Amino acid sequence: MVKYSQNSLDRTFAALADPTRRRILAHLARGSRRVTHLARPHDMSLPAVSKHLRVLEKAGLLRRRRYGRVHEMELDAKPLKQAAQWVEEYRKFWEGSLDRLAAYLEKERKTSRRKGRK
Amino acid sequence: MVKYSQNSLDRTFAALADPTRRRILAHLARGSRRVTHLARPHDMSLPAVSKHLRVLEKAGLLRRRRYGRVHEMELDAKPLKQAAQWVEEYRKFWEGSLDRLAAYLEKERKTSRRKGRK
DNA sequence: CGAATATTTAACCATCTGGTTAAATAAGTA
DNA sequence: TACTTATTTAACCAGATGGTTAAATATTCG
Repeated sequence: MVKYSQNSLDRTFAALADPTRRRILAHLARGSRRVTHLARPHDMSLPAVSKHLRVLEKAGLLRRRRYGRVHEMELDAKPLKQAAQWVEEYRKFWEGSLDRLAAYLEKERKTSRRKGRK
Repeated sequence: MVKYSQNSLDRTFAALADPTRRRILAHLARGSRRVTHLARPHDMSLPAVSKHLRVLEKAGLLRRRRYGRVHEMELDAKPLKQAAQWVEEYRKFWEGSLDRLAAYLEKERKTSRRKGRK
């Protein structure tokens, strides 16, 4: 089962799928930077947070610099741009303009086939 | 290790993290609907596609209706709205206005501490 | 130097994921 | 009824994920 998650969009969305990581990003956006600070509000061990940080780093969502023993994280939201663009392609669908078309097709299908169940 | 992925945002992002599923959504947006049709372009077994469809369904990204033996899928992009909103919160960061602040803080830190290594 | 602090690495574990093949279920068709 | 078509379910598997604790690695401080 080879699976590298080559695609950067894969990694971005996967990184965002975890609530802890989304919270970490939110903290980063507000300026929190050191691992210990980022870890504090999360009810889990430091190594667990460290792993999350690596996932975010690999996804390109944060950059890390070492200053002595302290690692300082910096949010890098650039990968989110691509994600936003991908999602935006579906805007017209959730905005409802196509719901009407869907409803129409739906009705059409029902009347032409007469076989629906439950 | 309990982990239900309760949060709908979790499920949405997780669903989007797989390229096969993103491709399925793209096909759905263009009107393809039956399982067999959706499966055709993907180099994998029908059960595999069936599983992907279930993931999308659980994430609320598609609705399914049965007409006889045929299952017809319909894109439902509504969950993407929430995802888009989440991502948009970070727009100002990738737009660069905060890159300058980050650069400033960065420089400041360097000059005050004088300890950076590689 | 020795102790304390910041963080990662290692080893381990349970569950999830994404695929497979084989069989089951359901419905249309000859 | 028997065959074919559409799709799911079941059982299985390898590798990824998200957590743990214990130990290692750096760095700072007294």
